Amino acid sequence: MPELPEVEVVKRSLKNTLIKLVVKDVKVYDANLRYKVKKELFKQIVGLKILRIKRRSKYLIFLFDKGMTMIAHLGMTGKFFFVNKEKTKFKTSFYYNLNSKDSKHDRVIFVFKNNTKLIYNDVRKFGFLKLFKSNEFLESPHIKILGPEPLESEFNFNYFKKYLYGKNRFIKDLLMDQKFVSGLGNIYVNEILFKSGIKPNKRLKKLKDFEIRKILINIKKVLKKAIQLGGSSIKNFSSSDGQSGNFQQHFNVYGMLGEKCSNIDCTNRIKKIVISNRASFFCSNCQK
DNA sequence: TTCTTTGTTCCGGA
DNA sequence: GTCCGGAACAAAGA
Repeated sequence: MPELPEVEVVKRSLKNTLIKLVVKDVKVYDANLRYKVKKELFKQIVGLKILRIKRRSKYLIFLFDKGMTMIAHLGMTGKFFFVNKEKTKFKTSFYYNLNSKDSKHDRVIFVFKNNTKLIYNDVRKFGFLKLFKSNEFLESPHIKILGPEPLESEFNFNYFKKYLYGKNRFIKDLLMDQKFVSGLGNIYVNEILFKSGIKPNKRLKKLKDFEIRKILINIKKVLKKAIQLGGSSIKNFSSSDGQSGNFQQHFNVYGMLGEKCSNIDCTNRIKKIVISNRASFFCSNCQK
């Protein structure tokens, strides 16, 4: 599932290919994404040039001429494909093998003046594309409520400590709360807590300062590593049919119910509990 | 048919 | 009012 690192990787990959391209047409094959994709509205970007592509949390932000802005959220299964002049399809995220079945889920296609294309493909349609004028996107609830970026320096011990005051939630809930820190999802939070040796259902009031520091360090470490890995996997991923460059994702705990704990000196097996309706995997021996 | 998946939002209880 | 967490929702595949 696309969390911050995946979206960052997609952004880097799109940036190089899309900057300066001028939109010739927007084809809406299925308007029923999370929010309705209104064809008339999207016609407004025809003739506009893509100036910049940014990321905020798990959102991709496309900045066009004349202040038009498009926010994209990939939901669970959203992905972008770029089709170049040679009609080779490039995948911009490494989650799924690209095969002929994929085009069934092409929802919106942006055609550019030089006849290259950007395809938004989404199997489960939980993602969305939204258009804004000028800087209105900053005021949209999606962006406005977001807490600091986890890799920025403002997300630090003092911020963390201050935020905890008067709260006693589970640590896992806090880390997934986008108002506290933006961009973390279920998978990475599971991994971060495993690396930090803290159980997901630990109460905030029981967190020691050294544990907060450990969590902070591991958030930054895990995200950076994931971005690096994603980056390197994208480089290999240039085939048009997904035959090469398959990147096998490796998790220490996520989805590892019943497997042996990956810490060498531990013989425990990974458990699964549900917190706030989310699957939480952990080792009861290594995480306290 | 039912269960699972996720991010987000809503709502009721404390 | 605030905090907390369960439930609902979106869609589709197994």
